Amino acid sequence: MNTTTPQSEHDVAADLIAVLVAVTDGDPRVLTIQDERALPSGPFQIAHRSLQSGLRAWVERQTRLPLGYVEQLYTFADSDRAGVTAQHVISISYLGLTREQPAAGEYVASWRGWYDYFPWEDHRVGVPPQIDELKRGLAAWATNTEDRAERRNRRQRAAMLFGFDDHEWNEELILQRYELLYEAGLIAEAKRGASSALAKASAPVATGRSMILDHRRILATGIARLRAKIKYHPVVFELMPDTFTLLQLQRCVEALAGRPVHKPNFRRLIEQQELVEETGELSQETGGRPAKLFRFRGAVFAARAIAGTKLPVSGA
Amino acid sequence: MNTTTPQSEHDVAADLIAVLVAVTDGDPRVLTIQDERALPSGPFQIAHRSLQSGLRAWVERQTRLPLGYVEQLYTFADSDRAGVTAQHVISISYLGLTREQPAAGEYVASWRGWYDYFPWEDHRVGVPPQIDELKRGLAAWATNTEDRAERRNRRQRAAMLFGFDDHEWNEELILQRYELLYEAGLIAEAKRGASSALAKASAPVATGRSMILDHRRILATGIARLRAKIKYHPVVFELMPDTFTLLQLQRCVEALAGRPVHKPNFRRLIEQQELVEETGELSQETGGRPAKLFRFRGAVFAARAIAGTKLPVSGA
DNA sequence: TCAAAAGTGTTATCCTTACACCCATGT
DNA sequence: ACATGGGTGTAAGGATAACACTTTTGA
Repeated sequence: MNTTTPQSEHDVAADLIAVLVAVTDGDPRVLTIQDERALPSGPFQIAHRSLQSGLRAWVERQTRLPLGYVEQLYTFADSDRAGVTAQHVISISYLGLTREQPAAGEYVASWRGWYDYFPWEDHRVGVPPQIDELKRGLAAWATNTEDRAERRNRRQRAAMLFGFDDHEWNEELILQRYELLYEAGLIAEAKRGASSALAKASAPVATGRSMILDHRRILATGIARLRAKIKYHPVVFELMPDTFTLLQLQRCVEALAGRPVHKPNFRRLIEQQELVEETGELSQETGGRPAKLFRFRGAVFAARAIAGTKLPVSGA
Repeated sequence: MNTTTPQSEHDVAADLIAVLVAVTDGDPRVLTIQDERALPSGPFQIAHRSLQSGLRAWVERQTRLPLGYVEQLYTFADSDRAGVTAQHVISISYLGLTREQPAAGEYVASWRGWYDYFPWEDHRVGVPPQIDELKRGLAAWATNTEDRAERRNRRQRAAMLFGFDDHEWNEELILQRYELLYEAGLIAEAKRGASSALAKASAPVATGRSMILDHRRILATGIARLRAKIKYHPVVFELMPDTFTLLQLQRCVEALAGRPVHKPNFRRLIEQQELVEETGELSQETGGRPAKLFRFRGAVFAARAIAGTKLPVSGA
């Protein structure tokens, strides 16, 4: 983080924060630093032509990762950020897609599965067990107010967001869920003000690994954006190797969306949109009938990038 | 704009830029300054708790407008911005919805219809005549390259974005259209580097009123965001008076989307979602059968804000 | 009577989702 | 044989778009 002092009334320091995502062996991973409790960040240098190129240059120099798709997430400038000493820093956050690599260079960073930070978000094999504990916590929080209307409101929000009482699970609402848990005091980061020392240690397992400042919130923002994006924009391919089977592609989508996908429909949708083409080769792996290998048709991308793409949502 | 000088290597000045939108008499309008060639902007003050509140405070103090829905658009920091003297300024742009008012206070600002800046975007009463001129300009540009593949690519992009050759018109692609016109040199702003003096005067009518720097681009970003948003989020009501007829509501949506809407389906969709309730009164205006007056049900909003809303798209 | 807008009912179409089933390979 | 994954066909359901038509007012 940048620690220089603002010199004039209007001048501030500008930081870039990156949510760098890769999918390895069907698991979504994010690049972290500092004991896997922080997102990589660095000062914005005047030399750069633009913010985007600034981020690119910085990431590629530090990590030597081939950065594919990049998209701006959000700009924060808070004293309401958790840091106590909070300088006046503007943080511009970015989402970047790449492929996992040892992260060479002088940079000390490591990949970590993103569901370690949001264990309640992985619905690929059904509703995860952590939901139960959160349900109890949220119920307690909902009761913990005098106002009758407020109680109803809290229960209602919790039900909609977490899929209680026959509400559908909507994977795109990850940020709203995180904020509800934060509001309910179930997230370690929310307790920093009160008991900063204890927070990390005493956090229950169900609420996931914590991060510094509001980094977990930024991560949630990135995941939400990505989960929304894959439904109408073919960015998944940025996370895939050059050739792949359709099941590998499906597993990648499932990893990101955190929910199962209907196989036959998924295949039809992909092929019908002409986003991929057969390489002619077969893959012998994964005990079963050999699968055709496909490659992404970059050519269509240019055109389709404008129009948009669809991926099937629901599954078994 | 902020003109202070950066003092340290990492420090920059931060500006807020606002796209303030209102809909009056069925026409979408945007607040402008400087001979209606600039969006209102101002320095970000350290005193503010957050960017959002900074923008709110600043807008309400300067213009005395009741600012409703506010959403961050994008953060720029370019030397590639058109300004030659370009200091290192970070510009954080916002979209804000309000109702048109004289804009009191010491601020000199005026409302202007946004289709003055994008005449080709108004398809409410069919394809606007300006499209013809743009079509010729784009065709000329497409031919103006040696590379055969590039020629095809240019024609293809122009057709997709502007609805040539049986392509559907997609109103959300306003930013992409603007950028294509910019790339083709058909936009006054694009000529600033070459012949800065002539640009404004010589611009053909079809390409709309120009703005300073990249303000027209920012405006396009705001419109695009709003056009996308109204389809799944009930923000239209921020632009409506307290009570309104369903046709007024429809006209408002049409103004924003720049395309006609199917009346019967629109009504059903609105009522079925329980977003509005009858006031019991009738409106006698607009020569015809009196229309029921409705009011927005703020109560549902809270819940629905999470889930999302749909508005019908196409029309006659 | 006609124009203009408010409304209602119904049908056609398409897209999404789901179900059922067969194929090819390794153990 | 059977488990695992690959792959195809088709039907049910719901949402969207379109069409046709009635109602109520003012000029």
